[in-house]
Amino acid sequence: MQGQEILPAIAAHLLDSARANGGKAPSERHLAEHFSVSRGQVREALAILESMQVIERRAKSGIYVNTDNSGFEAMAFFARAGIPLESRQIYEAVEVRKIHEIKAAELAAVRATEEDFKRLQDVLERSEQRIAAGEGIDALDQEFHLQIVRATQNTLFLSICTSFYELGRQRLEVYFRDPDRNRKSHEEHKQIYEALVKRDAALTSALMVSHLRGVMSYWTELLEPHAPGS
Amino acid sequence: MQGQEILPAIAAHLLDSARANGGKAPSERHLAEHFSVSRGQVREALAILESMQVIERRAKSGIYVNTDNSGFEAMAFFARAGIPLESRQIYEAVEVRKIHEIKAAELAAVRATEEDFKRLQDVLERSEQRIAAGEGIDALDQEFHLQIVRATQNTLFLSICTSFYELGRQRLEVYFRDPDRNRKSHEEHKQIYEALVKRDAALTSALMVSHLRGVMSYWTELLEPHAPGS
DNA sequence: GTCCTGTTTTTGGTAATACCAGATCGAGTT
DNA sequence: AACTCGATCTGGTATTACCAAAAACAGGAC
Repeated sequence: MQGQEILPAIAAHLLDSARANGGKAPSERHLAEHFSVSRGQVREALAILESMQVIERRAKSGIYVNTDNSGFEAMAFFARAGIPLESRQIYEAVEVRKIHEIKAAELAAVRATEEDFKRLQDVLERSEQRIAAGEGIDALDQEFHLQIVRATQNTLFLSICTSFYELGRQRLEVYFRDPDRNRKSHEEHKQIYEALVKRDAALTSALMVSHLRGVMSYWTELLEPHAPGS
Repeated sequence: MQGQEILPAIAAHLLDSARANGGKAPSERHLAEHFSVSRGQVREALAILESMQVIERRAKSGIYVNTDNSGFEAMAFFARAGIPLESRQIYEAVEVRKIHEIKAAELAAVRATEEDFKRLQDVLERSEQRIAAGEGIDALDQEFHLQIVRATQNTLFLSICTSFYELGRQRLEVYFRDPDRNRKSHEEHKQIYEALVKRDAALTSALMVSHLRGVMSYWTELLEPHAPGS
């Protein structure tokens, strides 16, 4: 029926079961019956989850779920699968993302190609159209930031940052229901773009810092504080 | 015989085969026979590799290897498995690692706890002993940097950085065969530690920058240039 | 009741086999 | 050279079976 679609379902089920059962998950055979798939399918899913350190399979004993799971691979997977993260994890992710974006802006100012500028300009134009039509720019906001990272010409950097973007899909949609936020965000994007074109790394970086301050506070305000520092 | 140990072997085999065969890998049945394991075992390994985007499994067609593989998960896995990376990947990884380390030093200066200081001091003491004994501090060098990241109190940050450290295991051992490098590195570590204790974020960060400049140039000098910028 | 002991059940690890249906490829035809 | 059609290959899935160690249980000794 569905291909790898059982993975998220199994992952969610494991987390729930483990929470209610002290870290211990149902056996492979139970999972297979529960989801009406073969044991082989379950084992494939478990192998992936184990490779992400979400679970630990102890031979002849059982499946144990890593409750204090803060690995990057796991976080990226949860984000993709729509599995909710703990507030501490979100807080940490926001902090790391911020670090990346600021440095990316700085590097992009030096390395961006003409194609990169074109892509960014395209995003800005489409944003303008959506705002004029009274729609939210949530997807375009992400794309703008993504294209900046891409402009660093570092594909590994891009890969890492992409994982972080999936984290905020749902909430971003809510955030950009507010027309004022759309306009403000778009204006700041335009400023960043102009600094980028001028290849002023320091200015681009500074603008990104203040831009993120606004966006990120929306996230962290929803959470209990977790960072010891400022 | 071996548990998940076939994964690295299969991964390496797939890469070799694909290189010699234009991206196409052997079939599951062939792989199973080649490694003398069941098809189920092969499929578990393939599921993991697919989740890392190292390969793509096309139903009823075959297994295709992502040659231009620059995903973070894949890179981390290759590093762990001892599979050599392309120079471009190493270059990118070094750059990203540098970004992380510098920011980590800055954050650690603000957030480090007494336990963090203790751990760092312990690493420094053990380094001193090894140097006095005329041994290389390769493992301790990594541990020092890792403990700084840990001192940011951001476990996600730590998770990401840990993946990068695995990247340099082998070469680091060679690097620290030179007694002068050992001494120089250790001296710089001590300075960083002192700045950290003073909670001087700017100084710590600056010291880390110059410390990394030396270490990192060793890496990048071995590679063809790949970064468009400085 | 508590502790020890031996048996039964459960569990992950592994293998072997079979079937499906689309893709892939090649021989034969036009 | 282009097309057609059937044999083959391939990944996807399910079923069954066996192993050995861990875990759970039952029963007896103190």
